[in-house]
Amino acid sequence: MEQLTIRQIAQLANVSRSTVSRVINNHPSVRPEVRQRVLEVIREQEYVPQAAARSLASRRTNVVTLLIPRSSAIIFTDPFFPLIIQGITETCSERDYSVMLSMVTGLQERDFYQRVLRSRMTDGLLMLSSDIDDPVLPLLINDQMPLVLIGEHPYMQPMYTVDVANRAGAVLAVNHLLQLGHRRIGAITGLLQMKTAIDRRDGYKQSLLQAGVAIEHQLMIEGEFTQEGGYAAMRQLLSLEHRPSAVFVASDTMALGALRAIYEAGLHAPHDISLIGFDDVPGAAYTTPALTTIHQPIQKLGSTAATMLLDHLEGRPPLQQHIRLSPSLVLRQSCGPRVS
Amino acid sequence: MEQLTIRQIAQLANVSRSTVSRVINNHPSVRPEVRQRVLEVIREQEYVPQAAARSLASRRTNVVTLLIPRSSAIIFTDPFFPLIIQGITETCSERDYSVMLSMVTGLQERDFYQRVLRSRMTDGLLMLSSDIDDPVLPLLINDQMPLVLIGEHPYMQPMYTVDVANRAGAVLAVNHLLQLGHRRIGAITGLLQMKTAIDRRDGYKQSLLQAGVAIEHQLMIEGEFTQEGGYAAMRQLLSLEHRPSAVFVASDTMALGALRAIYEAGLHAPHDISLIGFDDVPGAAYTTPALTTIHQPIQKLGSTAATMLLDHLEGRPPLQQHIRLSPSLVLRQSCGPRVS
DNA sequence: CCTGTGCTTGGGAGCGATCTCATTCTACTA
DNA sequence: TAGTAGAATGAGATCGCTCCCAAGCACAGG
Repeated sequence: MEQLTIRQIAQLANVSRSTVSRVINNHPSVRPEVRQRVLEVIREQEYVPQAAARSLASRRTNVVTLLIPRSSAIIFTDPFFPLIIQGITETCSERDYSVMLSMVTGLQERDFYQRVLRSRMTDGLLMLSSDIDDPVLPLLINDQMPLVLIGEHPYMQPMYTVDVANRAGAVLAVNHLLQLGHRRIGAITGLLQMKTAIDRRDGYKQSLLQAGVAIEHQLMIEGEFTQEGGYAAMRQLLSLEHRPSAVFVASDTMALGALRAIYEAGLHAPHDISLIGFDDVPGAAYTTPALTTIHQPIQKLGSTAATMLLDHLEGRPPLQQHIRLSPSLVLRQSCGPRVS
Repeated sequence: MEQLTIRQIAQLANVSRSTVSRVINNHPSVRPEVRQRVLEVIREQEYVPQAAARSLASRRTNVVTLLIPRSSAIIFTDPFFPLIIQGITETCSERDYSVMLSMVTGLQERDFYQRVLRSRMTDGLLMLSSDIDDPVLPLLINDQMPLVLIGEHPYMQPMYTVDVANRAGAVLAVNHLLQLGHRRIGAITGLLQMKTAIDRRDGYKQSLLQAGVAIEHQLMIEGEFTQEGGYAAMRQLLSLEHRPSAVFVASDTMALGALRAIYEAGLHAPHDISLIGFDDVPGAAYTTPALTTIHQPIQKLGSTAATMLLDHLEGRPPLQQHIRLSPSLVLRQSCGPRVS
């Protein structure tokens, strides 16, 4: 597969390099018949312009980078990621962009920063938000790197963010429990160094307060966003002398662990205790009992973020700078009415 | 952040561009003190060579592409992927390579082929194997693109492959069931258009034959590698008049569905029926009952594949062209002795 | 003291595109 | 019919690096 250059394509089509370049880049001022002829040759020869030469001259790479920071990597086994990646790659692919993947772990952050950003190999960044105090974010914002943050941030203000309405989702969940008659409702939250965890916990509190139910701090347990985290937290809740009749768990993965703890304690959901999750991961329909949860449009999250970034890169700034997608309640079998 | 070029670095260090280039590329013939001085300037200025210019001149990009073909995309929600990706990015990162992600769905295959390969944006490919008759693989092999296939192929011969010993793993699993006294053992296999599914089924057959147990075709059910697939298959097995006392399920994800079918039939594992999975996904320890399964070193699969590819790209061909990693048995609670 | 050898160093010529600017061509107006 | 605006085209410079080759230099041997 020897590669032709734009020069040879030009010769074959009897035009200049400039004209071929115009055709490739959809520049208007090329006579239709000439354009035809050039496209013909390009197709015949299966010519594709060389990316490196192109970016050197044009200062654009048509590459965006998905940045997965340190703490997200820990929970990278969450089914969350494949879906979000799928949303991103689909959108980028359609619009002729490539996606690079960067998992920034530990102290390589600075290195990454150097290599990827200063080497100009990417036009823009999609970043999964994670720890509030992640040190990379301020650097990126400061450098004016085109950036869409997937997830919100309490005080840093990146130009664009996409997120699910986490707080509203939690309200949805807890309201459901309240409607079933529960009053003593526990919460298993993620680590509160993540915005997502905070928002979901706030939704829990908001819902209770609106219903006039007092908040008991011993009913709110913080844990890692993993099965282990959910398991440990649930054990703690079950060991209370007056245990809750229902629990809101801030992620399905944690809910899995919680279910196990319930099972090991010889109890059954929803009979002895109701459980509601968050995320609606693919496995949630197959737990025992099937998990009632809050569905997030995860793939949409990815595609929306990608769309915003590409629009920005192409000089058509998105109408909204901050988009918040709506979660929804998915009823399954893990919640039931309070038995008194 | 205005960007310095190699020219300015050269000036600041009082040497020529060539010398700076030599320092960057670790060329030996630079006097140590000069090298020091140049490195100093580079560090001070936070200079990083521009990727595009570099690849244009050197004809190398330091980018490898992870190719996720059509049919894999369907089961992309499998926790398999994050881990493999993690293995790949870690290795690549260490060795100064970037990872591009390409999900090739449907009819875009040809397009992808054009855009990514002929545009020379990548030095090599890591491909997740999928359907045996995937149309992209022959094209890649034919083009001599540096390629490591993750998974084996029955008749195409890519230069490099990494895989888990699927057949041996299945033997491990079924032997375990045999040892527990089971003789009527069912199998839920993946779709047999995938090499992985075939190998695991062959291991199942091999184990039975070696134990002198006749193979009954009605006990082997084919299904998709999803929870739904496992669910449907298990229902079929349970509806047999003489149902198996144990079932080998070719993936944990399917096993989840199978567990649900058992539960819905009013049965219990392992009391009424033993179940063994394959993969050891993170959730496997948190099913009810916890799933006995075959562990695969998934992350290692990714890092090994990456290592092979990079070694090849850097002119140090790996010693083995085909690597097969060993799976292992993980005992949990879903298997028990046969009750007669 | 001169020449040969081997290590350092510098300069120039690409790599393959884009982009600006000047030039040619077309067609329309006065 | 000449003049001219505007569209279409081409040539050359340029992007920032690598790599080849020639020149500089020091030292050893004859």
